[in-house]
Amino acid sequence: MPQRGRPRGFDAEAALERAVEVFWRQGYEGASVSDLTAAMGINKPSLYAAYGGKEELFRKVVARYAEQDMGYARNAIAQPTAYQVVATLLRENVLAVTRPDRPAGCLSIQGGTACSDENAPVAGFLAASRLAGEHALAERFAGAVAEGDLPADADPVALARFVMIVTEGQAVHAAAGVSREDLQQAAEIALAGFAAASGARLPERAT
Amino acid sequence: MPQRGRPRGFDAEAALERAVEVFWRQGYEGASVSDLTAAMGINKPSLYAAYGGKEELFRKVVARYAEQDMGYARNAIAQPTAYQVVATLLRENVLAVTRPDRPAGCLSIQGGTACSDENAPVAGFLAASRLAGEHALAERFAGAVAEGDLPADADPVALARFVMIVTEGQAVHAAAGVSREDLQQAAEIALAGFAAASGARLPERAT
DNA sequence: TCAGATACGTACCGCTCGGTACAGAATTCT
DNA sequence: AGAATTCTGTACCGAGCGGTACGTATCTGA
Repeated sequence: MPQRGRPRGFDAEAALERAVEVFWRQGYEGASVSDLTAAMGINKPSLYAAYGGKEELFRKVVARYAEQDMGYARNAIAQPTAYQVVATLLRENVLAVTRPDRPAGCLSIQGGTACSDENAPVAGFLAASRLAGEHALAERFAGAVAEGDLPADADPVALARFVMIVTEGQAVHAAAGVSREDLQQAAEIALAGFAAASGARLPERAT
Repeated sequence: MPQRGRPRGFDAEAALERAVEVFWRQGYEGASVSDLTAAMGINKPSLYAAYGGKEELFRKVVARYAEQDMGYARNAIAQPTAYQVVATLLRENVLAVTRPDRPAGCLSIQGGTACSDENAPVAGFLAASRLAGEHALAERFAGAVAEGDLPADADPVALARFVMIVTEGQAVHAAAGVSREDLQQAAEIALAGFAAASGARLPERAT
C-alpha cells in the first residue's frame, strides 16, 4: 500500500528546504504564500495538500531547521567539559549565523520576534523553542557542577542564560551584516568572560 | 503666521507615543495602518497628513524611541570608567527591556530583523541604528585605552561588539518572556566576564 | 478495462492591506 | 463678511493576502 492515486510531482523534502530559506530571509509574516510557492516550485493547492497551510509549513520548516542547521548545538552539549561546551557552542554558532550559502542570522529569530496579534502563536512558538535549548544547556552545566568541572557555587541556570543570550545577540548582529571574523572576536571575548565568571576548569594550555 | 486653517484635533506627540507601543509590540510588518490609527485615536487621512505614511511614521517612532527610551545608553557612555560604562549599560538595558509599562524587548529588534523584500529598507535602517550605538561605545573604549583605564592591548571595537551583542540577546530574551530578575543574573555574569576579558580596572570594593 | 484515489493547474473566494479622493467643518487673513 | 487654507470623516481604490472549489491528469487495485 505504498501510494495510491497520482504520485506527487515534486520532492517534498527539497521543497521544504527552499521554504526554509524564504522564511529565514523574510520572516514568517514577511514571507507570503506566493513567495513560498514560487521558491518551492509548486502551486498553492500543492502546498496546502502537502503541508497543511502556511503556519503548519512554518512549523515543519523550523523542525527541519533544528535538525539540519542546529546540529552543532547538540554536538556542543556533548563536549566533555563545560568550557568546551561553551567554546564549541559559541564558535559554531558564529559559523552557523554567517554561512555564505545561507541567509544571515538564525531562523528562530529571523522568523519573527514580534508579529501581529493574529500570528502571536508563531512568535511564542519560536521563543519557546529557543528557551528549550537553554534548559538543555542548564542541565549540562548542572552536571558539570556535580562533576566538579564547574565550581559548586556556580549557577547553571544563569550561566546557560548568559551563553544563550550571547548566541542570540550574535544572530541579531549577523543579520545586521556583521562579518564572521568580527563575530569571532566577540565570541572569544564571551568565552573568556564565561571562563572567568563561571570559574570553569580550563583546558590544558600555556597560561 | 503660526497656524492657518483648521487646527489639528489631536496631540501629535501623544499619538506618536501610542504608535511607539504598537510598532514595538507587533513589529513593522505586523502593525497595520488600521492597528495604528485605532491606537492613536485618529483616522487614516490624519495619519498620512501628519506623518507622511506608514514608513515615515515608523522612522519618527524610532527617533522618538531613541530619545525617550534609550537615554540610559547616553547616560551609560558618560560614566567615568569603562567598567562603569558597561555596568550601567547592561543593568539599565535589563530594566529597559523589562519595563512593566512597556512591551517586552526593544523596539529596534522587535521592529523587525527580517521582512519582505518590499520592506527591506526598514530592517536595514534598524540594523544601522543599532550599529551606530556600537560605534559610539567603541570610541568610548578607545578613550579608555588612551587613559589607561583599559589595558593597551584591549580591542575597543571587539569589546564594544561583545557588549552590544549581550544587550541584543537580553532584548530577545526579554521578548520571549524571561523575567527581569533572571536577566539581571545573566547581566552580572556578562559584566564580570567583560571585566575579566578586557582587563578593565575595577571600581574600589572588597575583593 | 475501468473504478477509486490522489495530485495538478486554473481560476476564484472574501478579506485586509497601504493609500487616497472628496466634501464638509474649523480656523486665519484680508 | 468672505476667500484662502488646513484638518476631519466617510467612503473608496487597486493590489495582494491566505486559502479553496473544481475539473483534469495520472496513478493503483480489481
